[in-house]
Amino acid sequence: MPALIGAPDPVTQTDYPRKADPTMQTPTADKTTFRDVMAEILHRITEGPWGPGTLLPGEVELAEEFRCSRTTMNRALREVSELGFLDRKRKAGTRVRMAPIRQVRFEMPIVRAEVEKTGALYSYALVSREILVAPEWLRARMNLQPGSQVVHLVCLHSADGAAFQLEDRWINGMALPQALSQDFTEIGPNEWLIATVPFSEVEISFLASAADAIIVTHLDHRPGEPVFCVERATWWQNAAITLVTLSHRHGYRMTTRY
Amino acid sequence: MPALIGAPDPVTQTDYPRKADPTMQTPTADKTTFRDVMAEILHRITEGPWGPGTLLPGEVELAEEFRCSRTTMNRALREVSELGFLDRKRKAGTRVRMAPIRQVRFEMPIVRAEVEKTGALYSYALVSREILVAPEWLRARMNLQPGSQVVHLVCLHSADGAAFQLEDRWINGMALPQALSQDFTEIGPNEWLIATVPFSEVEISFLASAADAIIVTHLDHRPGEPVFCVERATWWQNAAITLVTLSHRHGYRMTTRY
DNA sequence: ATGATTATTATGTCTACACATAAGGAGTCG
DNA sequence: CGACTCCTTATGTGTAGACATAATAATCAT
Repeated sequence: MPALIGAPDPVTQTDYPRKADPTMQTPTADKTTFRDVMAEILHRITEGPWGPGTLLPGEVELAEEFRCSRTTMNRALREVSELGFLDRKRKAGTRVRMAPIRQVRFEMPIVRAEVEKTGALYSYALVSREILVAPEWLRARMNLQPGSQVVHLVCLHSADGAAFQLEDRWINGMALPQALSQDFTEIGPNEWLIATVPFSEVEISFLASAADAIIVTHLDHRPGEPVFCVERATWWQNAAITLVTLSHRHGYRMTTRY
Repeated sequence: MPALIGAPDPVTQTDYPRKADPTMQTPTADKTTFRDVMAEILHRITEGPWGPGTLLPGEVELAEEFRCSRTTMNRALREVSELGFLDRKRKAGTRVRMAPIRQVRFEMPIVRAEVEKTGALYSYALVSREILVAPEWLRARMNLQPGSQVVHLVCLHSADGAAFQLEDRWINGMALPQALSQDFTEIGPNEWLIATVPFSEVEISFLASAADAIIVTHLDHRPGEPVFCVERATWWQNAAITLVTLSHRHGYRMTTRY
């Protein structure tokens, strides 16, 4: 077994190496909980001997070294792997990824929550509502039958009275007949949909687009100015439910840290 | 609880609403693997009796119903919870989230891999390289000492000869002295950094910005046109490593589906 | 009534063991 | 030499049982 930095000799261990108190880091290798094990593994990857490409010892061996069960070690390795640092294959073993960050996770905030988190007062307004036969591009995008009725809504979400996000939404009237008779003056379509219909599949895109007339009008942009947009389409049992484009106010950025 | 459209009246449910399995033999609940259990739980949430806000039975009870161990049920519930559908608290129990989708996961693609995935030929070019004292805004952004030397690079990533992504990168020369003497003509700074230095913390932002002179020159944009940008800052042991802005070609969108 | 203490309970996690499964590698055969 | 089999091995996952912990609910004291 190779010498391992950061893992002092476990000989001094008691039978049940519990983490004693929050303030002290144990001088011995008490890595009992899978969280502790995870931390140590991450440590070894980011600052220790396990550089990119390293093949780790097997679960049993690691479990012995950390004095935990293989189950616990498995859990720890699995979670670190889900964080994107490790690559695991049966037989082949566990290997440190060459490019550690593969996936980014972030919260898809509900507008209301996002606004209120900043301490601002959230307000909602329906800009326009119309029922019409789905135009060609929409039929293609949502895979609708010819002649399908759809609801087209434009809504404005504001923070302390200042425009924050413009919502341009299409709802499939064939899949959700109730939407045709719903006026969205009080409750926003997002919250209504969440409470009304489940979904099984979602596609989300982020993109930059140029401010068009309606965005200029409502979001205080100049024509052609860049707008950060989120486009989201949802399905339920292979039937399209809704397609929405959320255009954000100038300067908005979506950030995540980890 | 509000009436839920698309959620059939639970009264009509049998005791064990199994989804009919092609090879199904037992009429009772054989959900042995945690994946099967997950699938059934998701099914009940999205299309079954467990609408938003529902309080689920306890783990033991569910384990009995599904005829699996509590360990397996726990795993299934935990994973569904991690998908963002359930909210779990000790003593309080497991509850279906009101707003099911809270988190979005994205693959953060390495440029080379992203380009090559489309079948195009990837190529890299160094546009400019300079070593200078960090300007004020950068010092503030990366929390650098006054007078810190930094490397400023501009690189172009292309697909089949057409500009795909422009990389504008700053590297902290104090934390990475090797960067000062590295010429990045052959190997891109991203791949070099990945192979050279680990990191402990990352901040990623997505935003839309207007094409400036350098983007116009290299990315075939018109001045002021919207550009989709990813900004990423990384630290290692509280020292800033690098700050990079990746500007994408016109029409680029970052998409995920699940 | 109200604040503090204790009991209860559902989830969180550890252990030890067993079997399943995928995939690398050795050996075999044409 | 190449294609095929079979064996080995590391991870994947299931079970039962135990204790830990957080948070609610009930009880008690003021």
